[in-house]
Amino acid sequence: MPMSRLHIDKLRQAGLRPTRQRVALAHLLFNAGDRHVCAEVLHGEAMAANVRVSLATIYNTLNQFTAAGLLREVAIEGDRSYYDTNTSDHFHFFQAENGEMMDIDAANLTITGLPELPPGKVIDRIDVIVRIKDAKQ
Amino acid sequence: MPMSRLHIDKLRQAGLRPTRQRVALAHLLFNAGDRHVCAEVLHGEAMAANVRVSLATIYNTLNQFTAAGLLREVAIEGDRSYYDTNTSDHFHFFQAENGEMMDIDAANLTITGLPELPPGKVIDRIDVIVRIKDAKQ
DNA sequence: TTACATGCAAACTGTTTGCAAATAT
DNA sequence: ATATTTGCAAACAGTTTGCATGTAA
Repeated sequence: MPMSRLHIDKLRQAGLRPTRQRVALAHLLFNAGDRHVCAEVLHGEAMAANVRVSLATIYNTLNQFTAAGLLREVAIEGDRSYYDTNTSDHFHFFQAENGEMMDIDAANLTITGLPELPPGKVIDRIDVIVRIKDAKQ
Repeated sequence: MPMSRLHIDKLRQAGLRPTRQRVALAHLLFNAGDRHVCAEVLHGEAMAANVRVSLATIYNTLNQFTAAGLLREVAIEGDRSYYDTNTSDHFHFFQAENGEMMDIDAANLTITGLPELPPGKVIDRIDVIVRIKDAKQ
């Protein structure tokens, strides 16, 4: 199973033991293109895939993956945390109505006119969220 | 007391009854320049100012002010919600280390290269968070 | 065999809500 | 007088944690 091999290596390189649960979650997360998931949804997918994982482990895993740079937390107001499987430089479209999020490739997007940073500070990263809504109204 | 008069009018125009608590909170929020507050902090300030307000009222008031357009919720990952007293078009610097937030005037800032929106959608607003950190390391 | 990960349930934190008492109009 | 708002405490949702059990190295 070459797919699992890939994920096992990915976890090892991140300094995480490739346990059954982590490998299964990595499979769910990283085998379906770029995704934006929250704990509850990932847990649901695990159940649907007959992967026995507790919700606590889902939370722990999302945090560990994020700390290891495998996931990126997305700053969205609201009650639950979202994680992005795309950790490269990019921005987001966000529809408040249904909570849907879509990637925007950062390649062509440029921001100009930023004021000077406070002394001794550098840019860590820039988050851009383009909130969209229905044209009518 | 002309200050209170201003806030009372502001609340009335927003369709909110100028109760003792709301006027006092408006005073705290809108008399000190642009601010970024969370419920707990505002409650602390109210206590310090000898304004008797329950935490539940703080939450209700922040939500009502936001719904009325007097405040704007700031999307930041993390456990608590932040509200910005500056509701005009602008962006933010954010220091993850200490949670400090600073306004960036949107006047000179331009974003180019946005891809096409999904059909039937328009831009609601664009949130930009420039995350900064210490230069060293 | 030893350190680390998991599951469960309980704890925790921020936020919301139901209802009686207080207040604005 | 009437509808709205407040405070309190209880309820709630998402998330974290302690500890016994299981598992990777």
